[in-house]
Amino acid sequence: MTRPGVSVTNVAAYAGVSLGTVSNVLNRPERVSPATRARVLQAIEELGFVRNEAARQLRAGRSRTIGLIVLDTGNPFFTDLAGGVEKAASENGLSLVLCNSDEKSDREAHYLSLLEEQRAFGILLAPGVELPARVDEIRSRGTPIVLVDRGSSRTQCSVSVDDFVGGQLAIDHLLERGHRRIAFVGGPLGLNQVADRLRGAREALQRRGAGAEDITVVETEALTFASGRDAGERIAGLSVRRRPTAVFCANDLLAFGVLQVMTKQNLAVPGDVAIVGYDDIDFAAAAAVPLTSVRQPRTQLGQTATELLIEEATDSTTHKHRQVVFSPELVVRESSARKRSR
Amino acid sequence: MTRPGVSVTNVAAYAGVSLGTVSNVLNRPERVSPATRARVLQAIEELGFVRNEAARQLRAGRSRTIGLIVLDTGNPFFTDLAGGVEKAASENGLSLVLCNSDEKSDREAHYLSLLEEQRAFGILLAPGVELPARVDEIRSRGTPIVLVDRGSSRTQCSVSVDDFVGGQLAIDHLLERGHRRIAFVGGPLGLNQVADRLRGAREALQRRGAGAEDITVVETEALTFASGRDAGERIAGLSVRRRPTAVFCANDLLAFGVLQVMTKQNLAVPGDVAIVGYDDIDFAAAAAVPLTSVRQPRTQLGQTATELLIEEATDSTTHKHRQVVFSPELVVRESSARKRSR
DNA sequence: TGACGGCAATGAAACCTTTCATTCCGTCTT
DNA sequence: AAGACGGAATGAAAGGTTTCATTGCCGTCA
Repeated sequence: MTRPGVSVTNVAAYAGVSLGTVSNVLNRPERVSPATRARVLQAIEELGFVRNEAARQLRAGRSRTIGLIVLDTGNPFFTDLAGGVEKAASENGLSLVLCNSDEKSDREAHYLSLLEEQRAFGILLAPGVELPARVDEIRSRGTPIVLVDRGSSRTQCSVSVDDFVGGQLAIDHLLERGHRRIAFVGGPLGLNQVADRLRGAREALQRRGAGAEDITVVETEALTFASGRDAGERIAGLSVRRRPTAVFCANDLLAFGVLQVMTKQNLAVPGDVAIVGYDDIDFAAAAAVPLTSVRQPRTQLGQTATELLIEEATDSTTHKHRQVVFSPELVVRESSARKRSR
Repeated sequence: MTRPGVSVTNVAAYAGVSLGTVSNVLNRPERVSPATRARVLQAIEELGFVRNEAARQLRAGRSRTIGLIVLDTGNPFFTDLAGGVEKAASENGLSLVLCNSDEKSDREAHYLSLLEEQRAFGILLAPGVELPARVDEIRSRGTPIVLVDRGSSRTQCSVSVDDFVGGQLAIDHLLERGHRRIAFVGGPLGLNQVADRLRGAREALQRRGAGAEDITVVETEALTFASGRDAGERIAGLSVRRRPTAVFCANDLLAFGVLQVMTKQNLAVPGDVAIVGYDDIDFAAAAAVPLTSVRQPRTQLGQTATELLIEEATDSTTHKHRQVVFSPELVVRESSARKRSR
């Protein structure tokens, strides 16, 4: 058990070969005669040699790790997305580092720097409220970046789901079920995903024309369970006249929060308040009242993003930036069951 | 934007100073005169210099990154635990790499190698079924390892929650509520956490003495939502005579799966079948039927583990291995509400 | 027997940063 | 005015791996 780093040099000396040969055993074993190879392997074993990745990387100029920066590791949407990334990455011999920006731009910036300094193979970024200008700088210095869960202009690759359509789907559904006083729960509104879903919602309302009030927006601090409860409190606190008959939440975690408060306050879902969520995470079907939700192809999102990233990293010269947009899909469950007419 | 790595050497040349000075600006700015410092900083800015972490690491012999290997990134228990780790880590200027072993020992081994090759600052390991022998080797070569969510002998640090007690809590509660035919859902049984919870459950039953049948064990492939559904199907398929009146699940995800199937099959929870989960993840309170669960101090688990790891990494000579064991706590909700006597 | 080809093995150079002993230079002391 | 002092800057060395041009060797062929 040798403590201070056993290096190729030590292995070489121990096996009685040159260090170049050791390297060959490690990287192109077929070029080394079986006898020598065996000797070297045994030396490696006996000395407990462990490759130094830092040195390899230094030499190679690039690491074999993809960085994925997400808004919230606690949100199943992102862990499922990460699953897709990991799958595609490991198929290509790459590893994944998962970074949690917690919707905070300073943390996002921190991780961007960290990943660039580590010469990451590439970065997958689910940006927060603002897309940092540094993204372009970083890319121009040679670290490819693909945006996930957010569309972009032609100047970069991105993979997203059409949030505008998603918002429309949700509201069309609620209108069709007879709701006229609808609230939107989500935030921060600066977040593209949130803003687009709200735009889609408004569009659907307007297209419908008269009969429906403008949507009431309940802005939240984040897209979390806790924020959902806060929003739920606010909604439950309204007088019956002003209380919406349906709530469209910008994601499922919020919806769960709202749902929990409604139940606690003895408001029936969907009887008193219908709820539609967004993402259709696995738990949606298992919620107190199974949740109607707008489904996004999470795993595929991650996989596609990774493929684009690899493409960009591999042939940076011929590579053409692409913007992939998936379509969301409405999954109807009990939380928005038809209103009894009264 | 300079493509091929701008190095300290380039910065030094551009600023008209020696490379040692650039390094000083970067690491001990107070030792450099303000004028020179400004000049160097400007050079860095203009050239778009980015530190090469690999080279720093190579020099330092150690990285500033902690690796956390968990069984399932999709399980909120582990993401909450990761949150605690990240908090403690960032307070100490360390970063976190989150690795998902997916309960597979080959993936676990892969990440162990990867982290050792990267000369990680330390490794936090939530081991799968078997604790790999390599753990000791890796530690002896200088990479500290702390076990999380699993106790250990005196030869290493570990942070865990008393699963035996947790199992007892759950079963005592169900017995007290009048249940006599109880099933245990969990697996793989080789997993320490699962085995200990089951042992605790059995112990509680035996202590109770006559009147209660032995527990029925429904083994699952993993501690996931999907596995829970499988188990639920099996339980729902039993004849009324043989069907348990209560199910104790080795974690909340399983419980959700079971719950979903029960509901779908028109079995009332807790009327026909009571359910107790484990972990008390946030969703537990929001489930179809709010879930009774055994709470674990997840965040604190992560924080404490990180502190032990840092301690071990910092003074490896005087460091004494410690085994921290937290106590679980039962949180009673509707899913185990009192049985109506009939 | 001499030349050649091919396989194996070699080892210097490069990757980039940090450290630290050393040099330089201007100022203060006596 | 000479010497001592201290702050600032220097640059060589080290850290471990990979690459690749080169050397060494042996067998084969003419």
